[in-house]
Amino acid sequence: MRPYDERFASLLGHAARVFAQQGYHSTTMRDLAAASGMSLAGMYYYVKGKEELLYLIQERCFASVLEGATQAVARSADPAERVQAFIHHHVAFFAAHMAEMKVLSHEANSLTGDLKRRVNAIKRRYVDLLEGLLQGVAPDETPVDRSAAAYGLFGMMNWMYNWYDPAGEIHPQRLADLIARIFLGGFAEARSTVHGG
Amino acid sequence: MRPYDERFASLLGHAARVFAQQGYHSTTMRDLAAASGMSLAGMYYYVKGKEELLYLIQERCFASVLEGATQAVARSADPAERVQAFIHHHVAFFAAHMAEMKVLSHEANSLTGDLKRRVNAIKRRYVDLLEGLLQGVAPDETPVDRSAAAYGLFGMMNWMYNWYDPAGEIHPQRLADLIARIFLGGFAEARSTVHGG
DNA sequence: CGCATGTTCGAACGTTTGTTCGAAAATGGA
DNA sequence: TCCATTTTCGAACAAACGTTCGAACATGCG
Repeated sequence: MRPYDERFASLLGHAARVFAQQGYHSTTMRDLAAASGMSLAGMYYYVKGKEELLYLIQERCFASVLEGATQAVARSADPAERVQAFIHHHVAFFAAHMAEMKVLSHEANSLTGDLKRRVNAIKRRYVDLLEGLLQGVAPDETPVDRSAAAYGLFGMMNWMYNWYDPAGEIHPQRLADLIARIFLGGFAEARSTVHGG
Repeated sequence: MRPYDERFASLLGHAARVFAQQGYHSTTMRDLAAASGMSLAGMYYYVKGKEELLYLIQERCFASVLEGATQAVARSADPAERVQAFIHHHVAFFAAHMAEMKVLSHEANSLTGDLKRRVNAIKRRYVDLLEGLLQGVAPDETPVDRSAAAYGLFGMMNWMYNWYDPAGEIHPQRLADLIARIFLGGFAEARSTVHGG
């Protein structure tokens, strides 16, 4: 069953690349067949249809990010360090899996029905994780502002797919440092200064 | 010629709303006909085709944002205040024109050929405007980091379409204040403190 | 080899898509 | 009223879409 798994993973990988480049809705099953080196009908042996392909890409990617972030965050007890670890992990993962993360960010509403609901369930856990961390660095902030700040941070990070070039001169770690500096410096600094002084 | 202009504007408005809700590629000309109260063929009297509809929405919206930002920024000479004015204008405009701005942000690559090139030309002017402002608040930063910071700020602001509810409890001005505080506090504060002290 | 199981694919189906066309309807000035 | 112009639309078209089906091919065990 090894060749099966390899071809399945290869199909998902090629599909993620094409979805990222052309967008989900304007990608045809024939495009995916050409990119993966399979025939049109052959893909249906591995997958129920086009939407399941998108679901599998999003679900696997999201579950992987969530697990990685949970581990990265657990390595520290300091609130600011935990947020920084979250940012570093997210940016590094994004840079290392650009296609999948772009599909996750940009095609967030391309799934329908139960598949969409299942991905959204993971998303909620991921958002909750960050909001919990923000409670640590800005406990005096109102929940509404903390939530808005969390979305702002996600925006800074997820917007990557619109401009970031992994082969360019900005190393992922440097970008993560910059984002963490902007966010922690601007959102939490005033409070931690007060608390620390 | 008044009724013509009104119906044309109405068509663009309804199209922007449907594009924002369903996405450009999964919106059919029949959807737009139903939403605008026109017949399928009737729309082609006003517009060359589906892609021109998207182009007109993006071009008009982008030109309007650019002009508004230019004016808003011109009201101050202080670098930090100019960045703050840019942020406030962008967020307020976004909240006031959610449908068009979502179409602008989310369908940035749905145009092709010359139409895409024309919208990208305006985008470049808009990005250049912000990067110029950032040079004022962080002149010692490397151009690469300043550029990345600009994209980060755009990410914070444009991500709005994924979560912001104009009818919710966060007033646009409050969101703009929060974003400006995060960005200016984190990106420029260290430098301006050094320079000021 | 013979045969069952796993895997691939050409061809086709029914539907939906953006767009076109010619005619009908409305409009407004003389 | 008549006529020319502007505006609307039903009907249809060709192309492209996701999906299905049955047959072909490969594989490996007895």
